[in-house]
Amino acid sequence: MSTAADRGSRSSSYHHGALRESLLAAAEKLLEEGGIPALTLRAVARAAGVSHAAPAHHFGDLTGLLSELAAVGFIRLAAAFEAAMEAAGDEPNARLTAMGEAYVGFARACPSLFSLMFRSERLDQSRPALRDATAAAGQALRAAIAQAQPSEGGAEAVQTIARATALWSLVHGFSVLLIDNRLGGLLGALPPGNDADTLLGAMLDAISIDDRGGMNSALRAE
Amino acid sequence: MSTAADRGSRSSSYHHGALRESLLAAAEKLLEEGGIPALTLRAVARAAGVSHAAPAHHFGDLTGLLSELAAVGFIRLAAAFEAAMEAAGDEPNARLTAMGEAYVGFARACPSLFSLMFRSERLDQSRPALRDATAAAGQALRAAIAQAQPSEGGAEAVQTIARATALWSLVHGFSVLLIDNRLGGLLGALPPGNDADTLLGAMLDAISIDDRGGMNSALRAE
DNA sequence: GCCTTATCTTGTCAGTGTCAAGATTAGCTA
DNA sequence: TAGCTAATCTTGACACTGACAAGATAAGGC
Repeated sequence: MSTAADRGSRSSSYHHGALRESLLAAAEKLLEEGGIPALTLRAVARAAGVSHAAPAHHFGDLTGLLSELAAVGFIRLAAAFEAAMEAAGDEPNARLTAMGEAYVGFARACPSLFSLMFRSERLDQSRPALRDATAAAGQALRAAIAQAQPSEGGAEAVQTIARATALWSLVHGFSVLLIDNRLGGLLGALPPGNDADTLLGAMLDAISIDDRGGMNSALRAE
Repeated sequence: MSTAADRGSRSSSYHHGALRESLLAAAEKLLEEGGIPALTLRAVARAAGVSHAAPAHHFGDLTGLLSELAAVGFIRLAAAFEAAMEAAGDEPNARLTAMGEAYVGFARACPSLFSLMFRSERLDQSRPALRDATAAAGQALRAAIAQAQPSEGGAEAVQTIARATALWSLVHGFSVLLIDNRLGGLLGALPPGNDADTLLGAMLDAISIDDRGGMNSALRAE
């Protein structure tokens, strides 16, 4: 089971040995440097030092490559969730805040990858790797949300589901708008010393549940 | 100033007369039918019945064409805001709800156009038409939000801006996730008879301001 | 030591964006 | 009305891309 990966980078020239991983790594680098438009099969092949048709053997087509890369992103997002949960302790609101910050933090750390993960016209959702990774991230997300609000045993109430949807929509929308530079006006209107983190913190506080079972007041107008 | 537009569709064959508008209309039709990947300069030219290089004269390049189409989308979104404000009356929360429903309604009515409007790697934000249209829609959005919460004269407080950001993030994230079919799990968990509108209504209720100046309880867990 | 199979290359084709050059015509000026 | 200028549209070309077919190479099992 020894691949060419441990034989160094300059071994027998024909068979690469770990081309699939090299292609994904090259694709991610290109994605970081040039965004989604930089992701072409031929550019990835060039970056990995193989012929232009090599990627097709591992991923079928460009959609396949992008889907596998998006799957890597979802796996990392799920891992970020779990790490945040680990660090947040048991307090429900702390967990909720940690989840939101992990979501937005991931989007800010890898904006192009995050964008790719939701560019569904470029992805094949039926691809097993992507389907599994998406499900894993969704599961981690829902678990974090469920642990931060009381469960009701039977069929979930509308409010419970609405709360989960609101939290996900909030952090997702904020991430998208933020990395797309569409919050410039609002951020510029903030008092000095405040930034996107201030905004996120205030929003997450507002949607959290306080001691009396109601919502916090950070967003209350008074 | 008489163009060929009023001379019928089959006039002198060389000069079209209203090609720019025809190209945009053809592009929108292609977008509706085949999504963003269907938007190629040559396909648009074919649909409009002109040579493959004709669009470049009016839009420069593909990015220019997509940007102009996105600008049309933002203008329509701004118009939808204003129509919703008109119909909502003077009650702040009604206006806020109307704005949110207009936003999500637009995304559901023209999902591909809505997606294009936020695919910034395909757009040229510095193009005047797009810049102006984006600013107009943003202005309408902020106006709707501002009218639904007390103003404080001087520098806006963090909470005020956070509230605006939260509302925009909420409706934008919900729109994106909804038209991307990523809310299937949550929608499927709803009790029978409820759908995406139920969810949106509950979320907008929760973020609205009640009579006592606090937030409503639709999302409160109890 | 051979054979099957996976892996990778080479060659090719249609489709696309973009540019340059030319053809056609509208609108202005005299 | 005739001519000129500029806008509009076409034709042709080139490089790049995704995809496919066919062949070369080597790995691993028998």
